[in-house]
Amino acid sequence: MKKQIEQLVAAALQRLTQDGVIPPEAVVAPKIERTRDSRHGDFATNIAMVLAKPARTNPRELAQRLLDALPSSALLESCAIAGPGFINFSLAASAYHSLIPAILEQGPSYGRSELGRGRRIQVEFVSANPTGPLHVGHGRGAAYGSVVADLLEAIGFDVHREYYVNDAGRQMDILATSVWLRYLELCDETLSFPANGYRGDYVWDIAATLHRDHGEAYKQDAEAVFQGVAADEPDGGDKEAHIDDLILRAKQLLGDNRYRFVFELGLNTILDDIRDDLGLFGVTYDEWYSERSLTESGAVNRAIERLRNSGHLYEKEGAVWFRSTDYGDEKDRVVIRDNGQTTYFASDIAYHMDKLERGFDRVIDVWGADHHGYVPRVKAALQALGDDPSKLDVLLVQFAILYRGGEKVQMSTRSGEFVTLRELRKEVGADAARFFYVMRKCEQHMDFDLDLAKSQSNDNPVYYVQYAHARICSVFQQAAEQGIPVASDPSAADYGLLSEPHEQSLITSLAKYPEAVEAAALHEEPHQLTHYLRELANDFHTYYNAHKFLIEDSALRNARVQLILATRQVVRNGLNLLGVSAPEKM
RNA sequence: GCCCUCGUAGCUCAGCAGGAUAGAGCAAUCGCCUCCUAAGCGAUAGGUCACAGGUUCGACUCCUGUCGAGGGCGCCA
Repeated sequence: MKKQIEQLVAAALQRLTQDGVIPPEAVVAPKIERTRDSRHGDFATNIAMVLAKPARTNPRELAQRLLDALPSSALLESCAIAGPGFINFSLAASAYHSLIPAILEQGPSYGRSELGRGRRIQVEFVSANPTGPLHVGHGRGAAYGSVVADLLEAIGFDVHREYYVNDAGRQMDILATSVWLRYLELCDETLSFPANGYRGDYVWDIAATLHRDHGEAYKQDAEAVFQGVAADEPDGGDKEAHIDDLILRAKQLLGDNRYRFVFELGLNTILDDIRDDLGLFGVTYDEWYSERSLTESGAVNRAIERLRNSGHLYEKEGAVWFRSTDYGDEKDRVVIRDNGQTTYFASDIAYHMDKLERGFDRVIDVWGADHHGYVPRVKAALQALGDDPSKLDVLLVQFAILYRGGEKVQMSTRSGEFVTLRELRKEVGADAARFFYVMRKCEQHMDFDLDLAKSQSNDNPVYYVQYAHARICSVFQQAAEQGIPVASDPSAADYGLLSEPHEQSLITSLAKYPEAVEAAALHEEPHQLTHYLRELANDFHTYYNAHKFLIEDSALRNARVQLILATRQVVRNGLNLLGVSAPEKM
């Protein structure tokens, strides 16, 4: 509908340009907006105020000339000039009436569009290190990323969902060593667990698997393991040096193959857990992209060579640095350490280079807000590689703070005392968790009220929307039980009978759905969809309370029944995009 | 110290990316079930949009500064 009005106004603008009223260079695409107040009609444009100055006239006069030049259309009931120079459009009733059968005919595809057709977007999200189970912080990124991906797909983009697996690097070595030390303890060795090791119960579980399946094949004397290792923090030493030495000892004592085995066991166990966890949360990927594969395929070296050949690298203090300050970063960054190992950043350069080489038109990274300092250096790298950094959009997701009983839930990764996504799912359910996560703008710090998410009451916005769906289903249940005939042909009903204000505002809300989906997708703002759904549900609940649908008058009944069927379809489509179920009964 | 995000009703948040009289939900008060699910609906009350400047026909929205909250500033990942 909006599109059609845009075309009408554009045609009027073209005529005025030809007539010399508006200088051609001043013409911009007219912006048509929904009015906030229904007294201003359905749509409005501020184009006359925007163009008044270049046209050397006043806004209201220009608005009048635009109206005179506007092609006639069956869509419009009336047009009027208002306020400082707005042009308000009121739609003809028939424009809305044809919407109901259109929605029912399109079904699940109502609201989808072809806007992004032919363009490929990659969305990378979560990508948590596989060193432990996902916690509630990752949950927000998971819900947000998956809904953004679904939204972009809904408006026609070819979307590729990806999880970057950090299966290389020091953190993974710390995990492997932690598992091995716990395993030694299961072999009745006595040792003091490193301050910087991973302490969660899941580490014990992996160690127990190793012990159960392989007995003492990986056992070493604990005293020998700790021989010559730098002191740990509690003993007045450096915890980093301590754990690094332990990793070294693990590699020496176990040898390459056995160390590798422990490493892989830890990695695969946790990755399986993450995959399973996300799956139950309604999050799936097209690809799990291994960091290690970047080294193995030579992509890391290739990226470094490209930077070196284009003169963006230099050596200092035994390390190789990337001059990211040339592209606005605060300081230069190391890509190869003095020990010859490439840094995580080097992998990330290669990964983003690879993303663009794979031919995506746009690449979206969803990161935790704590990584925001990382954005300039990645963009700098793309620019230095001669790629277009504007193809990369980094969306930062703020942390969620959990509240239970009005109290902040304390979390600490170190001690292993954090709330996992799995626990959250079990406590509040996947539907409520997803809805709550995307209810807020992603850059907004979020207070996640566990009690509210759990509560089966009118306070809970998830149930509010789902209840609208269940209520409609219930009406049809009633109709069947009472033997009330329900017409099955949407095009046969007389929608002119839907003259109640409640009906008109409900139909208007249904018409807004495609606009809500498009806006939410283009701005990567799922919360726009949750707000829309809440409003739609409100319109329905109000209507439900004011009027009965299963009435004697069969003509009016049929029209109303089609209207709430269309409403059910839109609620279902919207919830589906959010990855939230649409229950038939509650 | 430098950088990023945020600051709107008692609380949690929107505000259609510069537009018309700043809106919801919760909490508060008052109403509505012999009637398709009351997990619902209606009404009342609640605001110096943190503060101060600036940009223009117009600013909650853009710019600068101040104050406040959170986060980031490793040859960690």
